[in-house]
Amino acid sequence: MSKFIYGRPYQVTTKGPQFTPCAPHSVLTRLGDKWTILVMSHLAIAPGFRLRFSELKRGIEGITQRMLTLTVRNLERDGLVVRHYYPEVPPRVEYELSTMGASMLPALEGFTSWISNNWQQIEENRRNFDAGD
Amino acid sequence: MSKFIYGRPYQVTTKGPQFTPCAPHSVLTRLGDKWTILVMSHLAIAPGFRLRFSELKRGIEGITQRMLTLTVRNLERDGLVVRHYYPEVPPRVEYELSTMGASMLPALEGFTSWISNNWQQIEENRRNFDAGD
DNA sequence: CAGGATCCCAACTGATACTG
DNA sequence: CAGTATCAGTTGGGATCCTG
Repeated sequence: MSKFIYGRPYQVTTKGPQFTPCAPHSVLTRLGDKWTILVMSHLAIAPGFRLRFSELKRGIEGITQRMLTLTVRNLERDGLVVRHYYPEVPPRVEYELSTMGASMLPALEGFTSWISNNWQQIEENRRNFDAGD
Repeated sequence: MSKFIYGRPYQVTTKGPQFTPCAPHSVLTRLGDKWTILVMSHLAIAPGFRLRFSELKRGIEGITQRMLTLTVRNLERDGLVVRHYYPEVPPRVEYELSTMGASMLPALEGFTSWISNNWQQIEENRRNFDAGD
C-alpha cells in the first residue's frame, strides 16, 4: 500500500518505509546543477518566456558558450524548454519555456520563497559550523 | 531597484535582468545531490522527525556508511538537521530535523507534487530525445 | 555503532580553438 | 551566431580498511 508524504510516494515494508526509486531526484539533480536555475529564471521573466541564445549568454554572468549549450540542451531533452531554430545567416536560435516548463514556475515558487527567507540563516549556520561549531 | 519573480530577487540593469548571486543555487545543489532528499524524506516520516544513524542506513537502499555520514554532516552544517550524540557504549547518534528543516517540508511539498505529476512525462521526453527526437 | 582515512574512478565543469 | 571538438582540472561518489 502506497502512502504519500510531502508529495513523495513511499511504501511501508517490513524493512521500514521505502521511497520508490527516487523520481524527484533526477529532476532536482538537473535543477541543482550549476546553471539550470539561472536559465529557467531568465526565461521566466522574458517576454513570451523566450530568449535567443546570445541573450541568455549575455544575461548570465560567467557562463561559457559550452555550458549554456549543455544546459539548454538538457532542458530541451526534459521537455521543459523548446528550441526554435531559424536557418538564417547568421543563424538564430530561440529558447522558450514549454507549457510544462512554465507550469513548473508556480510550483517552484513556494520552495524558492522558502529559500529566500532562509538562505541567510543557512549561510550563517555554515560559517559557524566551519568555524568549529 | 530590486524585483521578485517566483521567489527570486533580481535587478534590472542596463545589461538586462541580473539575478543576485544565486542564493537558491547552493540550497538546490545540496538537495540535488545523490542522497539528501532521501535522508530528509525518511526523517520527515519518522516519529519525532528523528532517527538514529543505523536506522537511516537501513532505510536507504544502497547508501554507504561514508555517503550517509557526509550527507547528514552537510545537513547538520546547514542547520537543517540536529545531531544528537549519546556517548554510550556502543555510541548512539540520532539525527533530527531542526525547526528550519521541518519548515522546509511544506515549502518543498508544492514542488515535489509538481514533480510527481510530471516526472513520467519528463522521463518519456528524455527517451524520445535520446532516440533521436 | 558510528564514524574517519585512503584510494580510485567517473562525472561535471572550464578553457580554448574551430566551423556551418 | 550558435554551436562542436578536444583537453585538462576539479569534484562527487563508491570501495575498502581501520578505530574510539
